[in-house]
Amino acid sequence: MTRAVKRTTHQGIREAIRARIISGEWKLGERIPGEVALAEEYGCSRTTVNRALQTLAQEGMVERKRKGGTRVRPLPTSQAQFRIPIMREQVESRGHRYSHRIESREVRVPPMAIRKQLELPDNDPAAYVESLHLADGKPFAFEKRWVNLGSVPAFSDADLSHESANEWLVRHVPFSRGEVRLSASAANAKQARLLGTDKGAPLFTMHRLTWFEERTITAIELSFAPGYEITFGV
Amino acid sequence: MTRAVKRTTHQGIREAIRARIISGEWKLGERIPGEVALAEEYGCSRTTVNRALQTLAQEGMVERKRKGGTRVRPLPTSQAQFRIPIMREQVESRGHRYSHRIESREVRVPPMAIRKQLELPDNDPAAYVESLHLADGKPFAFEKRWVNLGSVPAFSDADLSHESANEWLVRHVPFSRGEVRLSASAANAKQARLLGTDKGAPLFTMHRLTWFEERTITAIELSFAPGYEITFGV
DNA sequence: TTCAATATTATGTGCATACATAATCACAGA
DNA sequence: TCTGTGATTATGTATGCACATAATATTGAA
Repeated sequence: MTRAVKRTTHQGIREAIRARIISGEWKLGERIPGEVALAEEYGCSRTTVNRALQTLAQEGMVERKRKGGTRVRPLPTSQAQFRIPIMREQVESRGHRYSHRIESREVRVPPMAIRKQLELPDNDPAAYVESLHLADGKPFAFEKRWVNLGSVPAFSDADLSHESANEWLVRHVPFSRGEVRLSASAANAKQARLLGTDKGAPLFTMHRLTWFEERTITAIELSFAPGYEITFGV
Repeated sequence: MTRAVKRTTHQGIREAIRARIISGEWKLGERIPGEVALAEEYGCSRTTVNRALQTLAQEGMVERKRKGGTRVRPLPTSQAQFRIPIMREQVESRGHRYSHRIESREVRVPPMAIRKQLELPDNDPAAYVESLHLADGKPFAFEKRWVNLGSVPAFSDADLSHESANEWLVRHVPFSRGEVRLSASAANAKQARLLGTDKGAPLFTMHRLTWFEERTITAIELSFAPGYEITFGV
């Protein structure tokens, strides 16, 4: 898999500079040559070097300050990007057939912790949906979801027979930001039964909370069947 | 906190377009106007619109194809960025004192799975280190690490009394890329004992494999004490 | 009708240029 | 010595332009 990037493209220069940083040519925290110098060295315009360096800064590999110049980040904060998994995409990309099943659906006052997360006035009810995501008919993930009806009143009448709650919400309330928490938890009786495992089995769990503008939309707890992993490159 | 971004900067246009997507003006999967049209609408050059759209594409908000145009992502695959946690940073940023303890250290032939990951010739030994990361003296994470001595022979003589294996490696072998796997696993007897929990307790686990150029460097398994979470915004 | 060559189109990229802005430095004046 | 004002420097950003490239549409020949 040879990388055939030309030397004077912003990508090529970005990788060249990255390599020089990795090779240790410039030490951690050290200032690297200015844009003009690099442009001259690589025989390209400053614009191109600028773009390369900006990208590296975005990735967290270097820090830039006006006048201060560009320097290698003190600690290699290698940050990773990964996509929030979408159930259907995830299942289908592995060549399985996706389906989902609503286990229960009701409107009631959520427990304290959820009220707080959703910033819900006391005694205000919210929609609660429990559902199971399946791959080729086999349980894949169990989802507990609370939807803030103050923000999304239409959810009460949503038809969830053909699309999941997530898909419905995505189509009706584009969300602007969210918060994700990843953890491990022990399966309770219900989770064990639905996911076909034993009580106490370690489950990979994802909590998600999403907002649209300044309003909370939905709080989700997803427990994945044993063996599930998130993988990504750095 | 008013946003005082001018309307003809690439940032301003990026946010304007983002707002229009979020507001639902263009539906999911729908094609949005071309660069030329947008440039005309906003009274700026195509270059500027191009940059705004490229950023949005990088963020995963839109998909772009040559000739195909730019369209809103069918499902908002909001990608998240998170930093690979550095133990010391993580512990200290929470106001605790970081320390670590080597539990065992030896050189031996690793099990099959590790040999395969490290692309190690059969019967080649590797360095094996078990260590415990502590926050204020309390166990925080248990680390099992294999180091490819073919790539990093100097590791044999590394002094790990003052810095962790990871810190030593980072200073001596800047790594270029890595792969991360997140999962949940049940604590075995040793993990339970060292992390002060029960056998079978669900542990948040991170596997990491790093390369420098085309050589594998180290394979790590980190098991976090119960209650550990990774959190990040989207 | 079918398939391959060609034209069209929207985005991708590099460059020269001009000006903006932030940080720093040197020097003059109090 | 202290201070502020302007010069210098390095990065930030917008623009017009030319050309590259990929995907699609069209055309023409077999």
